[in-house]
Amino acid sequence: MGTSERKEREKLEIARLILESARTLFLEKGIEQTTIRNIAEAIDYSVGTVYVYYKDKNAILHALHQQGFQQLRGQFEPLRLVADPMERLKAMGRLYIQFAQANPEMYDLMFITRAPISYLDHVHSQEWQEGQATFSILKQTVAECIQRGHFKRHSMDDIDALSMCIWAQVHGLVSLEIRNRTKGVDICGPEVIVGLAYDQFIQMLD
Amino acid sequence: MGTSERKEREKLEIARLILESARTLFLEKGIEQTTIRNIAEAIDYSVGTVYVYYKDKNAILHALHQQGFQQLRGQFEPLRLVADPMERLKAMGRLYIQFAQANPEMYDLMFITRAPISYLDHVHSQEWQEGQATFSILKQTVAECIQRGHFKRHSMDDIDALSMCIWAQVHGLVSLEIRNRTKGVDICGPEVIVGLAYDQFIQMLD
DNA sequence: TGCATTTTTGAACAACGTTCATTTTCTTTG
DNA sequence: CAAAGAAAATGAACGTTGTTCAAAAATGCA
Repeated sequence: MGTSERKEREKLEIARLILESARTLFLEKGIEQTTIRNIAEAIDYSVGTVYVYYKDKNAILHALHQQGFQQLRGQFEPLRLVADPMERLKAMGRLYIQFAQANPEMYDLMFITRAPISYLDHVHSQEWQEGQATFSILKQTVAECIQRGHFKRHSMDDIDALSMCIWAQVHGLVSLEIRNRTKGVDICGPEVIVGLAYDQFIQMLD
Repeated sequence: MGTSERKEREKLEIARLILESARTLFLEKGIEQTTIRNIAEAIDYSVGTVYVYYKDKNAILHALHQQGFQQLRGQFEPLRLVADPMERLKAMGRLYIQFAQANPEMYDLMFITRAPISYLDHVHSQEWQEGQATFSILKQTVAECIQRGHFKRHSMDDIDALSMCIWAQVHGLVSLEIRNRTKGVDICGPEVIVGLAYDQFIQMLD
């Protein structure tokens, strides 16, 4: 009799439900304003049940954070079609910025908020696998660029640092905007200055 | 009789005391772990008294955040001696990174944490005066660089965007490190990759 | 049906930021 | 100096938060 398998499925379903409602609440009210009680109420379960399926709030935020990386990888998918690595690199930066501006709360959770990382620290299992995987996509593209003669002033040994530099550039732009540090800077309205600044960066890359 | 002036002085003194102990606690235990009760206990006053001198916790964090900018401006002081604007720009970036690495909690408060900015929003008085002032120092240096023939591919109209780009670069580097997103990236140990990445950026600037 | 196991529950706990009626302290006045 | 008035300090209390856990309800199996 497959009752144990059905139970397994039901457990996964509830875990999924918790995550889904957490995601909804958190996108509409922000991460800080989303409480375990809210989540429980939204799925018509008690607070205690949530703790059966997730160790604590950080665990929920970490699961959401993982979903975010899945989403970002999806966004990067079309880049496979771009043959020229330099063009691919530029487009990657643009997609990264677009993702952050379209999903600011999710971006915040992935790259700014401490919670999902402290979850990893406490469980000390993996070492932010998601971040490393995404970063290695960038690194590979940078490597291709160098191979094809770009970045003439940089050598193959610089791939790590150079990739870090590029990642930091786009992260810097979007994170300053997300955390409201571009208030008096962008006269042109929000999220425009970020695009313009990225254009300047692209000009430097060539 | 000058008793009212003395009272004024005493009030300022208590406000200073609150800030000082807040700063201490917050540097040794982090921003989240510093509570109003801790602060009150440290200065041998009751919780209520703290609220007489500061509207709420965000107000305290904003005051600390202002102190941070004062400190950063102090760090930038020696730059006056650097005549060549390009050299000054490079040194400014290095000092910025050094400041962030030497005072990560303070940097976090100044450029990442939401609290001090939401205080400004609520009081709707000033528009992050501190940030704008520091940014305009950067902008002026960039303008000088262009005047002296650097950044040949960029025009005088690009000053805002180009300055934003440079600020975002260094902010991106240090904020990724502060919020622990460089775990699996920097094999060379923490805070080294940031310096190396900045070197790469400098090479692009020339 | 009856027993054992699993799942769910929600009251209770500690800690947080915040408020405000009350008390204490200080200043001024008669 | 004493009394009245003003200013400052207090800390119990409130509403929320994340989290726990003994008890209750639901389920599976003989």
